[in-house]
Amino acid sequence: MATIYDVARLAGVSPATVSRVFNGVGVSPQKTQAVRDAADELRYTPSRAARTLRKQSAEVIALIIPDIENPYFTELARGVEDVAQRAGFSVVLCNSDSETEKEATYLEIALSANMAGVIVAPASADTDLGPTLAMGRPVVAVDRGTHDRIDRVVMANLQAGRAATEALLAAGYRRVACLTGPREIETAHERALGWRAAMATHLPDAELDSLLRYSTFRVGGGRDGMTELLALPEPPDAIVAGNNLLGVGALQVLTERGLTPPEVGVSVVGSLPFTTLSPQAVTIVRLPAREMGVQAAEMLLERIAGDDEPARTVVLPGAVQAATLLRA
Amino acid sequence: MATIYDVARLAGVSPATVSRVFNGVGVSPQKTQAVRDAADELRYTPSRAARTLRKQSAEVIALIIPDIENPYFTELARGVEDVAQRAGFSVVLCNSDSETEKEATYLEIALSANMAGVIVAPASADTDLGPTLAMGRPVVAVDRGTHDRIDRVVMANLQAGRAATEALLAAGYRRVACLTGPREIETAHERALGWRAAMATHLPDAELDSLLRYSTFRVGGGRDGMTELLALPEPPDAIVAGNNLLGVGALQVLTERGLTPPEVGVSVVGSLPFTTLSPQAVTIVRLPAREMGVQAAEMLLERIAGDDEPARTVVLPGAVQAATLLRA
DNA sequence: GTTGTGGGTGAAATCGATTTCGCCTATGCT
DNA sequence: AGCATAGGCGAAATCGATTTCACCCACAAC
Repeated sequence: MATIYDVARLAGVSPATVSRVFNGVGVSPQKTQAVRDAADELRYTPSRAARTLRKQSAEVIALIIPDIENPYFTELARGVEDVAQRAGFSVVLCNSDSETEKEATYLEIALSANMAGVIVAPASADTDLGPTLAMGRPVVAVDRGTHDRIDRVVMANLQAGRAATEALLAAGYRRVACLTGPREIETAHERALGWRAAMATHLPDAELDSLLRYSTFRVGGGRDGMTELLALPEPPDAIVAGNNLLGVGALQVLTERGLTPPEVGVSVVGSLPFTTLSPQAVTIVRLPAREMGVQAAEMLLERIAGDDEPARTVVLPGAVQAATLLRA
Repeated sequence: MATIYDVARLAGVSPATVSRVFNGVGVSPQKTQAVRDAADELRYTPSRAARTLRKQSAEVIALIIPDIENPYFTELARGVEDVAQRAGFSVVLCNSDSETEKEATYLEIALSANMAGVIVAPASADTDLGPTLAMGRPVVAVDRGTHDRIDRVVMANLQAGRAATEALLAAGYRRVACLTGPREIETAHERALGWRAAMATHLPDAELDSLLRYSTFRVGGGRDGMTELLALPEPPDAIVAGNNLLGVGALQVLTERGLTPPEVGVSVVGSLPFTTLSPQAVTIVRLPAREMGVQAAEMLLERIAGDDEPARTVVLPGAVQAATLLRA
């Protein structure tokens, strides 16, 4: 690998001049040309390792997500990447597996590798951003918040939960259950609150409690929760799934039992990108995951560029996609 | 951020000794303890940037895939990550978008960031690994091959295509069409060859040509291809999808037209992780994507450790998952 | 008593860029 | 003509680790 010294020697200039050519400050046209020629001839690529060490900052941003196999997060990643790429930044995608410890490891790596900033979908509310923030590295939270005063981009979870529920009520369903993620994850909780708000005028509180299931945000959780709900003495006639994977799990169980929608009403908060159902069968409250990534990346890049306004929060609304569902 | 010099001063030793403590070579117990105490007190984390520059190698491996939103590749990524993590390596996930140019950029980044090695699912057969290999960085190809003499882990594509087809034939279907990816991608081609081999004794060559559709490896490609096939004067009674997304697209079109399996037979090479169909409806020839990642990562780590055996090729067989499908 | 041997340690070189500082030259202004 | 200013450029410092080299000391062998 050719170094800046090799280029300097071949071009007959000092390494400083070579550096200046590549960083766009005053160098005479002749020397600039000589340097470019030499660099081309040697196929010179500046060492990122050296540059990072000297500048104390790499043009890399870390994106830490809890589940790389969830299409919601990969869609988000896509948005982040598109924006970052355009600004000349690379993205390092890190999978925390929803474990605070893995997350902390990645934060530490981001710091010691001098990455320019971090976008994180926190594994839990007590994610510790202290060291990162103390070093002055900007962090943007997506999907979920943290205790810190930082920029965040979140979904309008309560609104989405409510809209998902109202679509089912409008279609004529009455006993609408709710299947959501872990109680301690705020998105799960808020979506359930939206469901509860929509149901409040239809069923008494005590009944609602029996129709609400907290579980994991995974397909298995959806299967388990749906199975439990169907086993109730008075099973629900419709269900709101708190995220895409819960929706998949619930639909799998329903299909296996011959209860495909609209037999039982189903409405999902989040998209089902790989569904093979006909579009009318299920109400989708689409969450703009890609947009969330775009916004987060843009905010992060602004912070990296030196912006120090007070922390901002962006809330993105969900959009009902197929409300044309009718009760069987 | 505390540096090795800060630790050295506080512990009353030289920076060299601090380095030795953290790299496990002979230091007296007293000094070791002093260094550890000082490091703890200062919350010292070695700078990866500096270490990378000096060692000319970072404990990071790059994983370059063509489509981060395809569950097949995220499953692969998971396998890579699990192995890498256990060995103390981080994984940088890069999305080439099937563009050779983006891929080349990432390869260049991997090189100039001194990453220890690369696992790549090549965007095309003429992916240029020259510079990377010239620098002595190991590369393992997954899913698809390149022109270079390097380790590779691929699927038994022909076998998988044949098995997918034979399951449909065994269920009583006769006009089995094939929907596969771009002609120039070898996995697409091989799976189609498997289909052709199984069909050879059932239909004349000319008819087979009309039942074969090359397209993109995406949901849209599956939809388009399926639509075309259904518009044939003599439409197929079953279909083999060359990958998961094509399968999704085909199933969507079929569902919209009320032709759900087993009305039309469907068999897919690759998994449908988020399907909501009942498991019996579709034959899945499961491709062990995670296993592919595990094997690739293990081989790469061996190479990084200095192994220089001749290049190896690992072929992983697909497994028929739901062959119990019966003609309507 | 001398010579080896080997483990522990620190000084200094090194990785390859960026950046400060100061020198030199050319130009503009009075 | 004389002086100020600015732009171009190179020497050298710097980022923070690792690693070589040389040294010192203790102990063993002869």
